[in-house]
Amino acid sequence: MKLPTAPPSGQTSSSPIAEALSLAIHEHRIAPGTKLGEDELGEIYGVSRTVVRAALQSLSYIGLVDIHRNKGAFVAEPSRTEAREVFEARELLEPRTAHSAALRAKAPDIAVLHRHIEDEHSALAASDPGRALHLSGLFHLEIARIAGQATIARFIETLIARSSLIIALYWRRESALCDKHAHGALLAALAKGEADAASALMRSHLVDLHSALDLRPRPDRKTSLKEVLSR
Amino acid sequence: MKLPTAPPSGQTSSSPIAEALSLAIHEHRIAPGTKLGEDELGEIYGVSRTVVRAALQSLSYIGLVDIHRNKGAFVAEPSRTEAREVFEARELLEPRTAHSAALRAKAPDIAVLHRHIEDEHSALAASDPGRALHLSGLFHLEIARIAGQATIARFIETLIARSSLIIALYWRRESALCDKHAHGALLAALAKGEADAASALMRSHLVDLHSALDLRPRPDRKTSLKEVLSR
DNA sequence: GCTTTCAGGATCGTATACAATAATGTGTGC
DNA sequence: GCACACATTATTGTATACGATCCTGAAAGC
Repeated sequence: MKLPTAPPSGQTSSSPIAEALSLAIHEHRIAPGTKLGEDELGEIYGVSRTVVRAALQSLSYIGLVDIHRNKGAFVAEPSRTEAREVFEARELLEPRTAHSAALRAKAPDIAVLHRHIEDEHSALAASDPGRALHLSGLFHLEIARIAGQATIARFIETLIARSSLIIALYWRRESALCDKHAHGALLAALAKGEADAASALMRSHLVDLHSALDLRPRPDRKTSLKEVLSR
Repeated sequence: MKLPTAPPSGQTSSSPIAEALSLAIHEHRIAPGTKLGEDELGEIYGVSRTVVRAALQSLSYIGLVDIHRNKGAFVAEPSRTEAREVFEARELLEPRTAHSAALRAKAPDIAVLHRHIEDEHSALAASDPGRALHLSGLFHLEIARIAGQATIARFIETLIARSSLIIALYWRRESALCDKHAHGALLAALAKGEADAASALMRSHLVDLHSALDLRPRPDRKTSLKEVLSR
């Protein structure tokens, strides 16, 4: 496992280690289900297990990590049901934040969002889709911040985090490309203060994302194995 | 400081200590701003600081506790701005959960809710308003659970927790009594499967609660202190 | 040959010990 | 008598040590 030492990121987190792990997960450099051993991480970051444990605990509250007693910490693997819930929650919350953000956004806010989009494009150009995905999430989070609802913004932060895992697990390769223009159109509406348009654009953007996932229920692994072998 | 040893509560939390502290805060037996020293709590519960720290960390993620580096953990004191945000978020989320709950509630669900109301009344009769408030929160949380949206239910759990602190800080004594009938009417709508009615009742119930708070902006403590002392 | 059992190792859970930081109280100089 | 600097103390932050639990693999029994 290869991890960055401590990349500076504009994220709100407690410890530098939680920060680094969070970024690595967001950028799909650590796959869902990966075991995150305490000794191993302590070795990598040069700290004791105490601080590693605290970091893992914090990530488990966000939903990025699942901790099983006496088993250890693993990068979370959201089920299809959870995936649906996460996107339903986003479809409930984010149009509202987009609406508020359109009413409250000042010039510097728009500039920040603009920079996010630019970074996202350059990451794509550099064929770094993981980083592009992370930046895409930051775009959504920034809108929630601009909306001035810190409480809801924290909720959205956790939803975006889990969305990253969900995309890693359930993204349909055959589905259309990520619709680069969605964020651009959203930004335009925000810049013009068109709250209703921003809200509608956000909703349809999320619905698009949601429908690009393969969330069809699957039979249990056991059952399907039995079926295969009985032929 | 007098705390229960480990009361069994139907709450979702990690450690028994977080559980006990959470209950004590919900029942207004520990006031906002109270310092929660690690040694002190370890002494009370007969465990080392390690586990106390973990519990305090978990409470800080719910927003019940604020941790300041090198200062320690304190029962959170939500600002008026945060209070407004919390209730706005509840007014956004909970009518939706009431709607879903009305469509999905089975007989046992209704029974559980009914018991909650009974317990709440008996707590009031026993002049234990703290416990009544806690049970009132549990009523709301149970509805979110019935709605079958685990993700949103967790959000609501944190919102209810902070609501308890907000009520401790900003409740207007002169305001009308807690409107005992609100939960009863809500339960009736849920039992009959009247989703729209349940949603509307929930919304108005939350608006009532919100308006029973005194959230008028106040001058800083410092300023007022200075004013008082200069006379 | 297959299953079962037990031992070894590895990892987590908790307690304790040490280091670092902040708060408080005391003493001195003016 | 007041203000400032310093020492002392209390509390948190981090590391380490020990005990408990679970997983893995080999050997014995069927």
